[in-house]
Amino acid sequence: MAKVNQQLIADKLNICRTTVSRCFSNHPKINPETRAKVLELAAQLGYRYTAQRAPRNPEKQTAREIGVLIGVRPDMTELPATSQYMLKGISERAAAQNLALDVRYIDPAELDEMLQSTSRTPKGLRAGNGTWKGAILIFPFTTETIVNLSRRVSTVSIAEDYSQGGIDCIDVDHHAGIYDMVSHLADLGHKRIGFLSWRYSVESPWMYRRFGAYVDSLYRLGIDFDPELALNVRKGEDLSVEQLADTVAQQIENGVTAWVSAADHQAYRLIADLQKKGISVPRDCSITGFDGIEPPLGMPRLTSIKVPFDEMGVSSVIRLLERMKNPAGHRRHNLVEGRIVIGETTQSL
Amino acid sequence: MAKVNQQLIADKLNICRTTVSRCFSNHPKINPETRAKVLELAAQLGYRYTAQRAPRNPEKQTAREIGVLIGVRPDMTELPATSQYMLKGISERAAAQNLALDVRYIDPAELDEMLQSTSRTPKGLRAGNGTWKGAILIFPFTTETIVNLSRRVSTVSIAEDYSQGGIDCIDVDHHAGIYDMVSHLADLGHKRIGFLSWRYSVESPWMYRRFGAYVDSLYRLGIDFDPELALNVRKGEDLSVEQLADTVAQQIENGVTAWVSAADHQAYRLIADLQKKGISVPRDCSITGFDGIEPPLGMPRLTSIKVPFDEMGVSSVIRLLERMKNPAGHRRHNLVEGRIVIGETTQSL
DNA sequence: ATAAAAAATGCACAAAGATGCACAAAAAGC
DNA sequence: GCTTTTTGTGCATCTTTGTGCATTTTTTAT
Repeated sequence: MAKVNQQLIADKLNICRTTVSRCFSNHPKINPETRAKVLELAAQLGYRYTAQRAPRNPEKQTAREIGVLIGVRPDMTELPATSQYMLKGISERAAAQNLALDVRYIDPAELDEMLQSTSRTPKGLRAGNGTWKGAILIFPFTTETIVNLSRRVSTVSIAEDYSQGGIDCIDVDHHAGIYDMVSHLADLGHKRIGFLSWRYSVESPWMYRRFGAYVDSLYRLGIDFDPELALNVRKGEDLSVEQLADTVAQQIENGVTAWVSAADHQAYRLIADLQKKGISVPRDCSITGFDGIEPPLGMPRLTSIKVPFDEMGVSSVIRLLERMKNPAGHRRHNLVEGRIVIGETTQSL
Repeated sequence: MAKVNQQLIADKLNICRTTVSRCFSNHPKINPETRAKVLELAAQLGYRYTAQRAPRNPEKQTAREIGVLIGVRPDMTELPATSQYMLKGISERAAAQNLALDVRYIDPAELDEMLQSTSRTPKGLRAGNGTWKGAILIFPFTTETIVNLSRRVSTVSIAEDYSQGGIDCIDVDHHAGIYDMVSHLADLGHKRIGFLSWRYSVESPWMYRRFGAYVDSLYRLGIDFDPELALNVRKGEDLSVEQLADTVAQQIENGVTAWVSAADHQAYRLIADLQKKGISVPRDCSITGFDGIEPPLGMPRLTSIKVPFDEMGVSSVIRLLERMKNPAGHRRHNLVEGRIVIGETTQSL
């Protein structure tokens, strides 16, 4: 078999090897489609790109700039506080690596429009000196946007798992966190432990990841998994927030003593709803959350997993730089473990 | 037997001794693949490199050194081939970062003993110039070993998830891989899809991870999960390999048309066992694996996930350096996505 | 519609990577 | 001490990759 190098890729695609080289070295003037083709073939052939080290003209080293895109829909009145923590980590690492940042709060729909344009660098995304060398995404965008953007520049997402988009993702370690929650409950003597989530208009991969981890944890701890205790996970099952509380209350009657909620805000709402029905947490049942947000006024602190957003920010920059070095490499999921916070919503049986 | 020196290694690999020398002396212009081969063979032959005392250029900074510990029990007759791919990635990145490597094949029990010693740096682990600045672990060690080692130096593990040990782990993305397998089967029209694994004397977190991902994938694709179709996952369930094949055959009778196996070697064995019972794959049922190993002689290639060991090696060095910079940071799980390989063991219903 | 600007790609050459040869320096043996 | 063995390094050679500049194609402006 022929040696896998740029020449081979060029021959197979009937283009000049120079073009192939430029696809890897983040040259600004490469057709996104060509780039996509080259990177895909490279991945297939198992070509491993290693950048040549010393740059030809050391003084020409212009400051590299990366874009940080924070998706904010116009109807959102207040910005989620989490983005601040991520930005802190991002800017800390960017400074250390001598990277300039271009932070933009942007409506996902607007970004999508910009990227529809066939030209390589949409005006709106053009930075002062030139083009971005990479992009970090915070909060959800559409898969289409992701694909269009990642063909142009190396892209990394924080906290959103674009399973279809094929980009690197920095996320909290859902699996480890849920395992901590389930084994905390098991340690407290709970045997009938349910899982619940809300339904959102868009698919939420994190919910499935957490659910999968819940099942895994039960089996690992030797507790049987009862599909009846997984609420709002099955496709087509679409309980409203109120129905969810009803079902939970009913299952508590049936002997369920603990619930793993897919997210803190869902859990706080549930606790309030159960309280209205005369069910007290943690007296009548224990509840755990995930995310570690501050409790709403007057609510007890949830037993939860605190997500280290700043470390995730740091990791996103590290990963982005690696992605830029090797654009055709395998996709990554870099997971940061959250810390368990024992609150007032779980108690021993 | 001939004396173990660089010449011997060079002869065995059919390369110039100079090249071998450069592999050890941290020369920057050495092909990572060559270096990996040399380091691996050297470790196997028991060649211990000791840098010549007075370096020619005294101003030349001494490289930091990290240890690569490959766990090999004495009863293992042949070394798993995968370690070489990991070493390739490790050496590539180590060279770029000016890190020297000390590769050792070691019996986990022996390492455990060394680490029992109260002194900070066990003699056996002392490198030529000084102590390791970090360690990369390949293949399983005991949790105790991990804890002892990670107290001394920053430690990263490849492919083994020490949930209790608290160290960073580089692994294949079990979740993404299993989702690829399940949705591949779903695309082919399969609705009754089982999951199976072998039981090992030690807990295998990867098996649970893959199982959790299987359940998650079913739910995400709108297929009901039937606990009866998860073989050898429940605690206490301990089917032998033969019993497993029996149960599978029986479930195929009951209308199961596809099986997700937790690992390739298990799947190949299953296919052989089923054949003896007159059940043909993929005619009577489809089977998928995980790992992407080469099919045993005369077997059809499995539909599987090919694990990119070299990229995992690269990632391990990156992570180790970050860990060294920030020993107190949150624990990470860095997952590299494998590539789906469509083989001859799955077909449309 | 037409000119101007920008993007995309190829060509030729320069620079870095990879490795062998010859020789020098260090270590080991006596 | 001297000789033999082992290891490190400069130099030469071939391979692979990056970049300036020219040319062609596409987009934008008038």
